Amino acid sequence: MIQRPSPSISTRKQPKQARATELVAAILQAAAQVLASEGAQRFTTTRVAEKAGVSVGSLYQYFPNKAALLFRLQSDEWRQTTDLLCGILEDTEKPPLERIRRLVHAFIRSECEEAAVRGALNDAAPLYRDAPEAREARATANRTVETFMREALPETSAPVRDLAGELIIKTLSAVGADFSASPHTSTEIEAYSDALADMFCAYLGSLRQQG
Amino acid sequence: MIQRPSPSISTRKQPKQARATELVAAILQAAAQVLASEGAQRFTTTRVAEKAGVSVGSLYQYFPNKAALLFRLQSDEWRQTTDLLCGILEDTEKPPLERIRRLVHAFIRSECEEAAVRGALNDAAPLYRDAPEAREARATANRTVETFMREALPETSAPVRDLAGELIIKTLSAVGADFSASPHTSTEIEAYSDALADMFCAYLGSLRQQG
DNA sequence: TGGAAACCTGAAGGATTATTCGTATTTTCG
DNA sequence: CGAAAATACGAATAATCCTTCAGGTTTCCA
Repeated sequence: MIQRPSPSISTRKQPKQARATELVAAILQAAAQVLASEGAQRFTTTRVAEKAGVSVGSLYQYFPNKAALLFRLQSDEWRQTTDLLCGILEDTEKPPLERIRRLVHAFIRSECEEAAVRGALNDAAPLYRDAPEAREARATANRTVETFMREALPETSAPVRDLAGELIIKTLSAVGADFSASPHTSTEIEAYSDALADMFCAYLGSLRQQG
Repeated sequence: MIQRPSPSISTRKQPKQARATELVAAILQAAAQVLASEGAQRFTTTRVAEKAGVSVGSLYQYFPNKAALLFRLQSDEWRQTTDLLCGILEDTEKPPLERIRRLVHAFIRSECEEAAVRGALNDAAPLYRDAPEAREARATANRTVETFMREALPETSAPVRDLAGELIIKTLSAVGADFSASPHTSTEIEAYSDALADMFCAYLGSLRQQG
């Protein structure tokens, strides 16, 4: 058993025939199901293969190890979330503060919708988080946020602005993860999102005033 | 091997002789060391016992299972942090916003000081988090926060106030955990704490204005 | 059509771990 | 002192789990 986090999630053979492509898709789908229904602790390559209706060996033909499978799931989720958020932040039709509010609502809602998978992925994070492939992913989102912040706080100095942007993103993701860890009604979700958005807006407003 | 989180962290025999007390202390100290140096993944009852210089069997005489050991570590950390925060919040000499600022600084600093243990404890959370003993712990802190919020926002309606308090605490703990996950210079820590405090103060200020 | 490449299988190997329990040692106290 | 209680020990047990590999099956294409 590999104990230390895999130093690198190297690649394996890419599927070249149709059946292989379907197999990979089935594995990913099964992986998400296993993760959601059984939790990170019982997330097992054997169990995933079984649920997907394929053999373990096949799994290992396209994923070099368990961490790679987890990383792939996380990566997909991340790209999806990033697209959502960037789309909202880049909508220059609407005023910045309204975009922030939409951002918070969309993020929290999406986080709660797939709470089971996200929570389990979070629990499994120590297994894949040190993957070098993970760093690059954050760069894109960071740039979008910086652009947005430049627009929202044109008078504020760059260091303060960047720190504020980092803080908001970190808060959003950390609080979202925490919040989605326990179940909530949609009313609670709305109220919580509003409060969070209020906080961000108040912060941005205060920064805008004092330069 | 226990896979599902232990349904209850039942108690075991309490030490009655001096040597047993010392043994428990040695185990707890060793547990923290193992957690910090080897990480949650390699946190093993055998390894803890070895580091403590005792036998595994002895460990199991005072801790019914691995989860109980982890829970105890977490519990101690939590009590310590709670005391720190309550002490700051209840210092009615200073104005509320200054207390908030002190709170943030103290919390982030403390979180970063023991980042290794806290981070590993976080990684191991799925093993002990469902312990029924954990719920009661939050009640005390929550009450202190509510009292503080009543003082800071006397004009604000109770529902809004309570939600704001919950949000601030959740943000503080979630962001603190995330921030301490990667190393930072003390300058960065200060800057980050100030930004976080700015955000909270702006939020409280806006709530005070609009009722 | 026939061979090569791609693909799939799943039993077996090699490790690790949580926890128990029979036995040995130490402490307490009447 | 001497027996009972408390404590300590650690090899053994019973699970899992990750990953490989030798061998069979399907698809492709010349």
